[in-house]
Amino acid sequence: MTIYDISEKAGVSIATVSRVLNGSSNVSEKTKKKVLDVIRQYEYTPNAFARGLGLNTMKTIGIMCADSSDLYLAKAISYIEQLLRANDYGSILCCTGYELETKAASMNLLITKKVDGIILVGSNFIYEREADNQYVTDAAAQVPVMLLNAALDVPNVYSVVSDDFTSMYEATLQMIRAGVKDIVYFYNSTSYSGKKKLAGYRAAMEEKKLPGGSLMQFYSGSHEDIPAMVEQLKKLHRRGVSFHGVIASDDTLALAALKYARESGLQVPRDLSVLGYNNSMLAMCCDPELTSIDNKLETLCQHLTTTLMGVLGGNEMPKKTIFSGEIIKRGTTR
Amino acid sequence: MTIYDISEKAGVSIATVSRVLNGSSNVSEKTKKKVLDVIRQYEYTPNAFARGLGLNTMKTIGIMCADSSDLYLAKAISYIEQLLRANDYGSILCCTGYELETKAASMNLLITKKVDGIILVGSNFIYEREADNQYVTDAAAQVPVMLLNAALDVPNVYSVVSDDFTSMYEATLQMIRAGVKDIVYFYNSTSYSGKKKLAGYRAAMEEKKLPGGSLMQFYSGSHEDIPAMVEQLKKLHRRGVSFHGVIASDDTLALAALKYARESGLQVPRDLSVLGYNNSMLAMCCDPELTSIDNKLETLCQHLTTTLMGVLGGNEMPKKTIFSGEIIKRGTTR
DNA sequence: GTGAAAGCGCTAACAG
DNA sequence: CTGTTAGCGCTTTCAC
Repeated sequence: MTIYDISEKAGVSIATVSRVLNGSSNVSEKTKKKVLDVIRQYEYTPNAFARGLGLNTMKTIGIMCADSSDLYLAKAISYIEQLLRANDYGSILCCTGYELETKAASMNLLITKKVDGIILVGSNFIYEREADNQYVTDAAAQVPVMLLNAALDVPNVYSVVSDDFTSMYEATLQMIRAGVKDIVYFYNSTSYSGKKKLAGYRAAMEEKKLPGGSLMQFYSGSHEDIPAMVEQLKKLHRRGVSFHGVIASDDTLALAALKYARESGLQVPRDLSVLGYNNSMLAMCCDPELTSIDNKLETLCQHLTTTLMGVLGGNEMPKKTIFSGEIIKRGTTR
Repeated sequence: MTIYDISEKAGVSIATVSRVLNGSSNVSEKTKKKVLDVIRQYEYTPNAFARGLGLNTMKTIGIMCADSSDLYLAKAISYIEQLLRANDYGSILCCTGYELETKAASMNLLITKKVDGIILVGSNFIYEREADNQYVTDAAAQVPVMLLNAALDVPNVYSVVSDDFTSMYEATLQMIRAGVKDIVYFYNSTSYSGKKKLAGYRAAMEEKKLPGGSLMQFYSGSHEDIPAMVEQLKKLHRRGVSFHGVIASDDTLALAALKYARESGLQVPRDLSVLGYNNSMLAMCCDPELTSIDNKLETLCQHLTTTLMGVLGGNEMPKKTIFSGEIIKRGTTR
């Protein structure tokens, strides 16, 4: 069933059918109804490929994320996909893994598929070295690129971020003020937002003239391997480093700290204070429940989508938007 | 840059360019190289829409899931997307929510977008009432439909499931044999696999002549609201129902049971045995670690993808495949 | 081996 | 208001 069939059965030209299909105004009510009736009768839907060829768009956005099974990224994808669909855009998903090479390859793939825009979900897409971000700049030469939780100042790239520096700074300060000594910073990412968080922690520690050094613990294992995270804290303890607080760069690491405490017979928060990040569902599944930083993911996603729609609509849009986070106090901190 | 430009610069016809692009055999090495050189020089990539129009496919699969931020579904999506991409297929994601109406709408949307196949991730897409599955049957009239963790016996629908009945049956039996009295079944889904699991529990209980009744606890709240789940167990206890075991239909519910135990001063597994389902990352994040049933998600996804590729390749493929689960013993059961 | 030409199904400019 | 027609960029017969 093509537009020709419909036009024939309705006794009009294909142009008219096309007009009613696209809601063009210049069609009389009568012919419109006639055409619509035929369309409904035969359950006709226009061929998306032909349409795409003519309009040079199929109204789809490419969504890239390192790993869609990561709790936080998955949530973001879920929000974004729904928002896009509400705006009549489809989503092509690409789980890229964490290597630069595969990220760049996925990017090219999406451009090949002629998406209207690309959303990079998660801060791990932006690297420290300028050259490593070239793939983003290149892509932005073709289609608008949106960054969630990362920023890059090049043309046609739009960034929506949470103010991770300030959140972490405030949280660290708060823990210091509560009298917690020797606060470990436990992190697993040196991405854009990873660096911001670390910087927030360091700024607070330095402000209070507290030593950093071995208190900054970088975990490089699998994002899901909690026992390995626990082991790293145990090893730290065995090395003679004493600590009474753990500020983690995400909830999973914080959960590991909690588990470390339990296995070591430490009371939380009496002997060990623990702070998470993301305020994910994980924060509620432990006991005591996890104090965590809410970085307003839904708000970020909403803003990101709105901005993208604006850009696609040819409007001038803000290149970078920053939202504040919020510390959600629960049972793992004093 | 179009195929015409390339053909011109290479001094051949567009047909020849098309041939080398599609790896057709009937091209001399010499012209092939000549064309390839020009293509590389200008970084030409064929227009996907035009290609789609000509071939009537853009090599994309629609992936539907109720909620891509669900831990289990997210994992499945991640596996599937990567497997599809390895097979040169792209993925259009659709988070449908849990209502029949929105599921059917998403299905139509995907068909409109002319995907080559549709994968329904999660058992919640198949309903008890025959009529409620009509949307699947309808879709299958257009493109092959793959079911992950659900089954439906209609043409062009292929099912890949874990043997949830047996897994749950064995696990329940095992707990009974361990001497645990009054085992609650804590579940939140009456979907295809939800029913299988429940049936497994009931079969084991009946076999041992144990009462069911109020021990079967259906939780109908949000999938992420652990406090609400805990509250339901507390309420059950307050109602005077005593229980010493909880078999949960997923790890989140099991975690809630664990939390209930802690808040009630119960020792696990001494006073309360807990069994989860899915063997997700959640199983490792608590203390003691959760005994859980591994339903071999990765294997299921692999098989599902292979089957889909086979179907798309025009081969005869098994309509339904069943894999066995495995009980992963950890610290929450004796 | 290679080229010419007929679609694929739709949109949009143009003419009436 | 409606119809005619020229593309959009590619694949694929069918000749040569």
